[in-house]
Amino acid sequence: MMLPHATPVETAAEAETAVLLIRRTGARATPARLRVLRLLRAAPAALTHHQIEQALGDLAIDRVTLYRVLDWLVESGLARRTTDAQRTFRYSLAAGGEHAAHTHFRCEDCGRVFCLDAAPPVPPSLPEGFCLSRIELDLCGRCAECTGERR
Amino acid sequence: MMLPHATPVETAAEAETAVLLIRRTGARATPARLRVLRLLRAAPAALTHHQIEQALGDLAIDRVTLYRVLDWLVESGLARRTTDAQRTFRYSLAAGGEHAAHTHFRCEDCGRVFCLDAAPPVPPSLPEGFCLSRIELDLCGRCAECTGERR
DNA sequence: CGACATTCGCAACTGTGTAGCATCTATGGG
DNA sequence: CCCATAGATGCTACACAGTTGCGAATGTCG
Ligand SMILES: [Mn+2]
Ligand SMILES: [Mn+2]
Ligand SMILES: [Zn+2]
Ligand SMILES: [Zn+2]
Repeated sequence: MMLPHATPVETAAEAETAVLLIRRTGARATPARLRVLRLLRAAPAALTHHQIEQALGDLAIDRVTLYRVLDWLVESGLARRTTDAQRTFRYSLAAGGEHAAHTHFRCEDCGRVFCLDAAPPVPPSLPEGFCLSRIELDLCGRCAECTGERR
Repeated sequence: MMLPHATPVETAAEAETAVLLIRRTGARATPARLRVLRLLRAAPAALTHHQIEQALGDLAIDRVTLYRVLDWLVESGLARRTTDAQRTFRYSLAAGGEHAAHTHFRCEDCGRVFCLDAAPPVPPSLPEGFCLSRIELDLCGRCAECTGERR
């Protein structure tokens, strides 16, 4: 045994976790799933299919396969899918709900999502028989950077 | 002069208003714009391009022309465009802001939009340099009718 | 009436997401 | 370690909302 510890411990552990997370659902830990899961874990905000393709670089995953991996991640509860203002899906880790305790702001210009200090919205009372499945405060505008650049 | 008043006064007045609304923007009051504007005025909720096409019936407006009419309505400030959960655009009258004083609930099943009693959300404080352009509380789920029907 | 910019209608195109199906592979049992 | 096989992958083709280009038609102003 000489240099088996050349790779950062962190990375190895993370990879292991990813494999376990996937296996736990009863599905196969395939390279495509592992790469996408790790990518989402490292992402600072929800990503589009296109952005993920870009991030994967040269060793691209097939377009359709990527869609299916993302679908699977959502169905298995590992990821969340939201619709952005440009009518495209954005994917993010469902995670431990760390981002459930505050609201978010999306820059219409650069597309980035920012965490705010504000608490999430409280559900209003609904008419009899109505059933709420999703509540989200949609805050759009321009971030400081983008406001500075253009105009 | 014999039967010039055969048509309901209301309709004539409305048509007149529509023409004026359009002319006021400096654009032409074409049949396509008038029909769509009147249709939106009569609509109980935001409509999709497809729904508007259907509603226009036999004397259809060209698909692309309809898109352009809708784009123009939005640009001229006469209509609003929102993105629904199925990632399609929905168009509604910008109107006198009657619906600005309360929140809305969208049924994921039938697509209808309901007016709630709850007040609209208050904008949270944003980081320095950030600029808010839109704030919307997104409430999705199932309406009473749809909850009853399917399970 | 014209003149003429605006608007329309058609055809072709883009971008995002799906479906079918043959091929490949991760994984558990021998 | 190898094999069988359910389950994933990668094509190709397709669906659908929305956009672009351009020649023809028309609303508006004089
Ligand atoms: Mn957050
Ligand atoms: Mn309302
Ligand atoms: Zn920005
Ligand atoms: Zn409903």
